[in-house]
Amino acid sequence: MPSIQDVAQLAQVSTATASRALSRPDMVAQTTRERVLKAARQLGYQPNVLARGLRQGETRTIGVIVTDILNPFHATLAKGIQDAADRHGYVAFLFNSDEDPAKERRALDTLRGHLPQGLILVPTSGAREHLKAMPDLPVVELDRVTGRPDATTVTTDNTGGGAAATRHLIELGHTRIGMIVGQQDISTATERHDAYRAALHAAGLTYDPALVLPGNHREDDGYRAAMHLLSLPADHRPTALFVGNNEMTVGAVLAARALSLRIPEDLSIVGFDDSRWAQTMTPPLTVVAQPAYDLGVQACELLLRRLSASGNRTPARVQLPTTLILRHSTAPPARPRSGASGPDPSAAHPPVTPSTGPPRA
Amino acid sequence: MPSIQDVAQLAQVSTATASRALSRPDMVAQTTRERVLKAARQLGYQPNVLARGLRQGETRTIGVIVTDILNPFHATLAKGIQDAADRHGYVAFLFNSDEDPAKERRALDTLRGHLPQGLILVPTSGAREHLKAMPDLPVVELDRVTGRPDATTVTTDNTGGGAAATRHLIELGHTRIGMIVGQQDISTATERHDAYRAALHAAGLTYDPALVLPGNHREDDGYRAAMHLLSLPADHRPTALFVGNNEMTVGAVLAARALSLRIPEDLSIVGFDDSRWAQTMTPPLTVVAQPAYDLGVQACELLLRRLSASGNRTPARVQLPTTLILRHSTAPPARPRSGASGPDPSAAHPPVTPSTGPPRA
DNA sequence: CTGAAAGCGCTAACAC
DNA sequence: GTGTTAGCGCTTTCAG
Repeated sequence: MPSIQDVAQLAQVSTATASRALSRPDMVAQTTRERVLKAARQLGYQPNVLARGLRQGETRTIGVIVTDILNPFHATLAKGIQDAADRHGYVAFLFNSDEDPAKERRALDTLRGHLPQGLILVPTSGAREHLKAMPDLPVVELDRVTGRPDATTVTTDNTGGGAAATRHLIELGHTRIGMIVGQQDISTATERHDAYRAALHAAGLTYDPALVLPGNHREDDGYRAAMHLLSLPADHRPTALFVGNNEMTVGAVLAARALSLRIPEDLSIVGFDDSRWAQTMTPPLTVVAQPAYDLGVQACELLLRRLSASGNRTPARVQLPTTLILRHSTAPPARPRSGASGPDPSAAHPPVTPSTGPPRA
Repeated sequence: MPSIQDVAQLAQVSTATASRALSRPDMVAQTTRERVLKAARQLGYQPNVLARGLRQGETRTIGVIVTDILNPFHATLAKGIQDAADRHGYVAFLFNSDEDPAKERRALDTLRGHLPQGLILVPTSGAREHLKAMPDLPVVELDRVTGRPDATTVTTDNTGGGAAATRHLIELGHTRIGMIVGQQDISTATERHDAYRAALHAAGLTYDPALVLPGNHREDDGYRAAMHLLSLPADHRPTALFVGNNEMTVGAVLAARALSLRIPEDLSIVGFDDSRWAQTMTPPLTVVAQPAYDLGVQACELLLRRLSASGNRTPARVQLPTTLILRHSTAPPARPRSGASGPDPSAAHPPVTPSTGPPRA
């Protein structure tokens, strides 16, 4: 790799001038500037960011930790962040915590050694503790929230989304609405759960803890929880399910299939977070959609604004709206006549908004 | 951030000793070592990798460029790489080219400034040219291949996979088998295409260029191509489709649905690359599966082996097998009686291997 | 076994 | 406008 020395030598100037020509073009005479740029091009010069970062204390680098890069929601967050960072000349280092606080801890330590100028974090339950060790690092909490008092956060309206999903099911006539909910030490899970409970109460329905099962955000957690709920005796079994994240929703659908329950005739399902899978499964799934890409972009923009000295007074909390997208996985409950759970011909499709046209771009 | 100076001072030693105590424990007396380690722990010392990398010329960093992080196949490659790198104490910097040679070029330049010790690249068509500019960087080409003579590559057996898929359709009795194929400047696309053609010839069927349409690996390319092929007059329309990658397969399935063609009664489909979507769609999709995670791991292991001086003579090309997974998207063609494409009761499910049990772990 | 000192590539004072 | 020089944090000779 050619160094700036090589460039300077070829251009017959000092390294200082070469450096200025490349980074502060207006501090150098037109002709020398051109000579330096030509030399740089000729050598394929690429500044060594290690040296530059070491010297300036500015790496133009941000760290990103998501909990599961294989989850399309997180992959989309990451893409939004990287695209935004790129537009501003920053590079984003992406790490995975796999929902594991210990891995998150290690990722943070590794990251720290690379002197990122800021961090965008989808926190695990351990994050609050971990972040104490790095009090000077500007952090944006994304999607979930640690509860640190002065945190900068970019989230979605989980409360509104949870309420909309639950109300939708209530309006269809469901009274036994089960919920599969994420870990209760994760903010999104509790918010969605609380909204569900509040919506039930508001409608005069009782909240039945037996119909609420936790899972650790993975597909098989959803599968197991749904299996349990759907195996309850017919007069206890929920006629509708609100599932607290996208991966668990897949599991819940597969469980319903394994039990030969038809969706929506025998069971209505509303998922959280939209995805191609939700759009194209049979039947297309009613979901609470989140603007994942935009969440990533906003988190990055917000972080970079905070990094620039000028933007000292930037908003501390951004919240993006959710949208309930009605498709075909919800319907009024089958009227239980004999107490058996057979199909009920009176079950009808709910009104739907358009949703499964030609593929997205 | 505390520096090694701070540690040295607290431990009452020189920075040299502190450095040795941390990186070469056996070069330092037991007691001093303990003193240094304690000081380091106490201060939360984290080595500055910029300074270290600058000094040693070794960053313990590798670059990774995939073409589409939102594609689960690529996300899985990336995860395999990162997990493997992590096990060896390396960190992987992940970039996206979005199938765009210009973006790939920029990613390479950015990466180069970070002095990665090696690169794992899913190349675009521009890669061969781009890599000329960095002849000293050890590169592993992953999934696809640039065709550079001495390249180190980790790929799957596209030829075997393409042949198996095509033969499967032929054995079911299909004679008009369409193919939606990737860009012909991408090695995986040409290999799969060649295998398809060879399998047709081997079975005495003629290769009909009108039944082969290219796409740029995205869902909507598959949609458009399938729309075109499936809108051909009934006696020209293919009764089966072999689709050359996972995203385009989604598009093809949606096109079939849009045209109200039943799968597999009216149309058999075999996709390339397995995914949760393929497993859980209706009907479950017959696919040529690739070991994506393992591809990533192998690429990383291979690269790191090449980096260690000892492993000078490591294999240059690794190829992993593909597996044809029979599910329910293929069946014998409907016997064309009146020339109309109505359903044929003689269409039957093919024998299948187990495929859609409870969710994966 | 430990310390002093040089130097990785770069930029920012500070001179001229 | 340009050159000289120091120093970012670290590791590694080279002495002792």
